[in-house]
Amino acid sequence: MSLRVVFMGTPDYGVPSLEALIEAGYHVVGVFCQPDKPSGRGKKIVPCPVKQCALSHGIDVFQPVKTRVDGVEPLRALAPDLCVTAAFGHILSQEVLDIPRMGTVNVHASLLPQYRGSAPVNWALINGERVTGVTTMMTDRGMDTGDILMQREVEVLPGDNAGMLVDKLARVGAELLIETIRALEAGNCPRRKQDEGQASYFPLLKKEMGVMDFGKTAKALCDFTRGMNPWPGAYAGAYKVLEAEAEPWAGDEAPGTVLRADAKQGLWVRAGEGALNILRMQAAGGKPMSARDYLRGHQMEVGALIAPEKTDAE
RNA sequence: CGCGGGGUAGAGCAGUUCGGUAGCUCGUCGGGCUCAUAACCCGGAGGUCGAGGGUUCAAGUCCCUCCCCCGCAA
Repeated sequence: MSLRVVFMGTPDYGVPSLEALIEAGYHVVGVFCQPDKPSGRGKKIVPCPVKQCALSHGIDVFQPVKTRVDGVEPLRALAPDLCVTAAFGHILSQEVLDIPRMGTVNVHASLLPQYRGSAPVNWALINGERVTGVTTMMTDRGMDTGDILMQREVEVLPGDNAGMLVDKLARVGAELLIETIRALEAGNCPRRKQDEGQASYFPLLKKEMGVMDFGKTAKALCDFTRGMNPWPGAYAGAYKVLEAEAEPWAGDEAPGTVLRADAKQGLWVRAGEGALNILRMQAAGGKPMSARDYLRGHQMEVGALIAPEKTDAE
């Protein structure tokens, strides 16, 4: 007899796990996600990806404002054997955690205990990690502090940005989730406490954190660009930098100086060490395009600063 | 009705205010120069100006309708 499972998640990251549960034959008796909010151009209300997925499978959707308050009764009524969370965005109370007989399993996109927090993939990229991964863990009341069940490493490819890596980790996480649940059912799932000495926590990203600091090395700026895309984006003044490479450069220009800006050579900007070769970018109001395409139709002065003045943040 | 920018040659843009020969940078094709080149010189091809309707002697440009794209915001 298949387990009664309640899935909790909101963005794209959770969808593969939800689909995997359904495909594996578990009885997904309900899906929790955050309330719909007006979003997109024109303030339309668009259901979050997890909700869309749930509805397309005919699963009941619950959208409590605070799960630990108005989510308790609906959850209890579903009488789940197991809860699964993946980027749900709500902190669960002990009362909620006590409802499912087998507990609550979280699919986290990092190799815990490193990169606890809401934006593990972004931070792993920003910090230049070459390997990251996913972890299934027993959710407890802390922020990603529960016991580790299973982990799987994923190599970070040089071309990965946060969006691509999240997709990849979501798929790996979905596989690992099923493996984990099977082991839990069989009673032979590994389980170990997190080593607090090795733990690290990184905060949620905010829009204003996307401002590029050209005093950093070209490599760091390159990693930053990867980690901040597609959201919140890495900004150099009026330009959003989508993709860049680090290049060697010897010269005494000030960080942020435009070194090259033409359709043949591309757009190079002085970094604290080396130069940042901006490959893809997007001007305000414009479409994303390669820097070379942009320069065919726009003038940029070599020798000037790419971000001449602080864009009035906020 | 949340605010705003945009659709013109294969790519990126100007031209629209004030209607009157379709322009720039790059690519592409041909030729030349060069030890050589992503360099330079000469020449050519390539555009239903997002769609439809209207005004006009004349519409990329003015009026109306529609489609699509993007930034902010979330």
